[in-house]
Amino acid sequence: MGINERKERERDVLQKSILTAAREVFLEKGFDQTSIRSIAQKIEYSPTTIYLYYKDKDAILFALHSEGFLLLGSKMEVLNLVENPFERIKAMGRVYIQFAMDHPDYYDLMFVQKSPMNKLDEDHEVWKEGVSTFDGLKYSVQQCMDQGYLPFADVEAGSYMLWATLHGMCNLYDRGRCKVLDEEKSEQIVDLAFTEFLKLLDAFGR
Amino acid sequence: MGINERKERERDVLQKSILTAAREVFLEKGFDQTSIRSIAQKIEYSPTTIYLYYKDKDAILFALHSEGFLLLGSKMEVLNLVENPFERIKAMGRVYIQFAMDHPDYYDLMFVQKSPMNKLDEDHEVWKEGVSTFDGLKYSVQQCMDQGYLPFADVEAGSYMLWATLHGMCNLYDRGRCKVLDEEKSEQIVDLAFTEFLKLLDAFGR
DNA sequence: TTTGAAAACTTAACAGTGTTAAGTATATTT
DNA sequence: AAATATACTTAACACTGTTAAGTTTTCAAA
Repeated sequence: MGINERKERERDVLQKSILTAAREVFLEKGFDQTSIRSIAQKIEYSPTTIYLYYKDKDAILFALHSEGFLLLGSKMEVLNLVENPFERIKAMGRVYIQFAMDHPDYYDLMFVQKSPMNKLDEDHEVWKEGVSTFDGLKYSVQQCMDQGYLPFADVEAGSYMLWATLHGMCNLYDRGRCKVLDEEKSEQIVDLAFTEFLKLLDAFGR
Repeated sequence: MGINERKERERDVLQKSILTAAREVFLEKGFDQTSIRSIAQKIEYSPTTIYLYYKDKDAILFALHSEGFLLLGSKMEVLNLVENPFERIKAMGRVYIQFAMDHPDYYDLMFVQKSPMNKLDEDHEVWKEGVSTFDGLKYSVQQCMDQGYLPFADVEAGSYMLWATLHGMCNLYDRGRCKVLDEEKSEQIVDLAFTEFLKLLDAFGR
C-alpha cells in the first residue's frame, strides 16, 4: 500500500514549505530577522513543528546557503563561453562581485556567517558547495598558469588570493567599512578597486 | 567645593570599570557571549546601571572597537622605521595579518561586525579610527606611486584593493571558509596567499 | 467497528537576550 | 530635619533558540 509513500511525500512538502518560508523571511527581512517563530508564523504551524523537519536553525540556514551556491553557480555558467582562461578569470571576478551586490544576504550566508558552517563541523562533513566552487576557480587559474598568465608558485594559494581580494572588497563594502572614503566614492569603490586589481593581474603574467 | 569634581571622577571610574569588564568578557568569551548581563555580573552592578553610563550595547562595542584600533596602531608604529615605501607597504601587510591572527575578536569588531558602525550612523559621525588608519595606508601607497612601485590609476582605489586583499584572506580564514582546502594547507593558507600577493605586487611596479 | 499504538503537531516552559518604566535607597542641598 | 537630586535596583516587556510533556490525528490490527 502506498500510504507510507504518501506520508513521505507529505513530509517532503512540509519540509520544502518550511524552507520556502525561511527563504522568504530571509530575503525580505534579512539574516537577523529570520527567526524560527517568524518562519513558523508564515506557514501557520507552531514553532516546534519546524524541529520535526530540521535539526536546528543552523540546518535551515545551511539549506539556504546551499540555495545561494546554486544561484551563484547559475550566474557562473556563462563563463564556459569564455575560451581564454585569463579573460575567464576576469569575467569570473565580475560575476562574483555582481552576485555579492545583487544578493548581499545570500552572499553573507555563503561566505561570512558562521551558522551554516556549524552543521559541517558537527557532522564532520566536507563543504561541498565551497569546494566545487573553488575547484572551478582553481581550474581556470591552473590554465592561466600553464599559459603563462598568472605565474603563481602554488595554484591553491594563488586562487585563494584572488578569491580573497574579491571577497574583501565586497565584505568591507557590505559591512560599511568603505566609510573611510567619501560617500560619493564609497558607492563606486568596489568597481574602482576591481579595475585596479585587473591592472595588477595584467602586469603579473607575460 | 570639589564634590561635583569627585562625583565626576567616580562616574569616570565606573564607566571605565564597565569597559574593562566588557573587554574581559569579550576577550575571554568572545563577541557572542558579551552580554550586558555578563558585564554587569563582573562588576557586581545590576544590568540596568550600565545604561546610565552607556547609551546601549553598541556604544560599549564601539568603545572596544576603538581600543582595537589603538592596539593595531601600536603594532603599526614600527613601520615608521621602514624608509622604502614599497617595503613599508609589504611590512604593513605582515603586521596587519599578524594582528588579525593574534586578536581575531578585536579584528572582527573593527572590520566585520556591524554593531560598532551603528553608533556612527546614529550620530552622523565620521569613522575616525578607520579614516586615520586608511590615511596611513594611502600615504605609503601614494609614495609608492610617486616612486613608480605601484602605478595605480587612483590612490584610494589602489589602497582599498590592497586592504581588501588582506582583509579577505583574514576574514575567509576566520569564518572557516578555508575549508575548501586540506586541513594541513588551511593552516598556512593566509601566509601562502600573502606570499603570492607580494609576487604580484613586485611584478606590478618598475 | 472499536481498540491500541504510532505519528504529527501544539502548549508550556526554560534559559537566555537588549532595553525601559517605575520604585528604592543614598547623598546633597535647603 | 525636610526636600530634592542622584545613583542604583527590581520587575517587566518583547524577543530569541530549544526541549519536555501533552494533545490530536492517523492508521493498523483485533
